[in-house]
Amino acid sequence: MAKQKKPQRPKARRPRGFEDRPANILRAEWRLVQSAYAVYDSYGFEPLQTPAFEFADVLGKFLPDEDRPNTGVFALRDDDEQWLSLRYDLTAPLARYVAENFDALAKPFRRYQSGSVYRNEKPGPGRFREFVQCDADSVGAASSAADAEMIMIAADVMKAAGLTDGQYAIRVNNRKLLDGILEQSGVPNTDAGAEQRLKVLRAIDKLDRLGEDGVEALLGEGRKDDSGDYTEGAKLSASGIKAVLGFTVASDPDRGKTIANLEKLVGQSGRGNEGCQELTDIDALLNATGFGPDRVGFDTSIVRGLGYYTGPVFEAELLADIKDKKGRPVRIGSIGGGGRYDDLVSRFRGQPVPATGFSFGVSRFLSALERMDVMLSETQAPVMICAFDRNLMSEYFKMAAELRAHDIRAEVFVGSGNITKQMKYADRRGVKLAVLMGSDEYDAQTVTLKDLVLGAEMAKAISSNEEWKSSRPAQSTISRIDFVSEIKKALDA
RNA sequence: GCCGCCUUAGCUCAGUUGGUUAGAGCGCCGGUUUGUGGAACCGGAGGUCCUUGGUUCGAGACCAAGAGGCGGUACCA
Repeated sequence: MAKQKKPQRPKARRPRGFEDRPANILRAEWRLVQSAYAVYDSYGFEPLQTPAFEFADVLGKFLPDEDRPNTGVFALRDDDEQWLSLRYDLTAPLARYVAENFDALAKPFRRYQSGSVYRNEKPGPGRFREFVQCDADSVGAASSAADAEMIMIAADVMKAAGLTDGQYAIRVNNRKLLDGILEQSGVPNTDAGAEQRLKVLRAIDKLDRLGEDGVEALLGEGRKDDSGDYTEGAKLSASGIKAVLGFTVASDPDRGKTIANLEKLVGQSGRGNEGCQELTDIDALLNATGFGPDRVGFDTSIVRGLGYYTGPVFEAELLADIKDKKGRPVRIGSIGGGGRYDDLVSRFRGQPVPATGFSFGVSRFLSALERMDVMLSETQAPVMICAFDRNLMSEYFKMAAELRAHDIRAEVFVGSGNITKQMKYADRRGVKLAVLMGSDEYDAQTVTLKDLVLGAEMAKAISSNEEWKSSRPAQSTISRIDFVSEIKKALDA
């Protein structure tokens, strides 16, 4: 007899960095996004949705090619040989949209958007290759008022998510300040110094993880980490390193004092003074609208790793209730941020188009909220109408429709199996109320209502199966006519 | 990309010096119970021991390469 070959079945599996998100996660995410939308809406922003794919050259200056086909972005060739890429954020597509529809849009154009973005990078804990971002941006406004507004929005989104003041902080800095400091340390504020400036930014971005010593090494010659990997440094002079490190600790809980400190540090640098002036303007608007230092602070140690920011930058950080040794709230970490990016839209057009925005990662924000035990209300499982007697299916569907008409989730059991199976199903679904109507009840125009939550509670006192079966805990008979109001009563109880 | 650790049932894991038919707990399915969830008891299904090659009379175990997973680090326009 020939060897029986096993059928070649595909293995049910999922690429790494791409997540399935079940009901409880999705519902929480929807609520979070809806809360953010409500804030964006209240400030007068309008929704926009753009596609997942864009032309590769629209997304950035790096074209996927034979040498570097897929670094960072997912890309494929369309049937006309043009490169398409999945968007890696929502900002670049916005820049494209504004540039494409420039003349038709009233400026400043202010929109909000959320959706999946894709990064072809190594995933890690809390890092995925597909994740949902939720953004608001303002395009065409050069004034610091637009930046101040984005900062207020960020703070209000924190509040709308259920956080109380003190559980979060928006930390604001300005790229122009660092440009000024570096200028004075011999790093020219031109393209020639761009690479060095980026290295400095990335070094500062690692302050909380590597500490001052590690960052000092990265600002200078370079640093070898524990696994033996070497990272080349920014090669600043000793005085440059000192100036940069001094800058990162120049902030004070008082915003006004921070500005005073910074004015001394930037000295004669024109760029630096511009930065100070912008912070002063932002401070004035925050003060006028009551955004105190408990919600928004100036913090020179945050820079954001991205290269495209040109002015004010900020991060939204969650603070756990636990205090550290110095009595300050412990940082859980950055869950979002934003800033001014004046060159992103002008890339497509000859003229300058200033822009500023705010963005947060939905799932990262959500898991941070969970760690902080911010209660996210749960959706009630549906009322379960058991298919006791298959001849009564139309009556069951009628009852379910009556409940739905009163905004009560209801489900008729459409699977197979006897009542035992149906009760097990209801139990597993977390159903609170089960409706039982067999021919006995139907003839009497009554309904048997069972409270499964209460029943489970009562079951703890019952050990023998006979007693369990005969007692039929937490069950009541109600009239068919009062069915909806009785269920409403039972659900509210 | 670089460094380290790991891979046996759906999950968590055991598996002796290399020796017959690879086990446990939990979970799942069925029954006791087709008008009732839990508990209890009884029964059942479920395995390419990650893959390929090598050593050996004999490999889940030893060796090599590869794949996948996890963690660190770098990159992230």
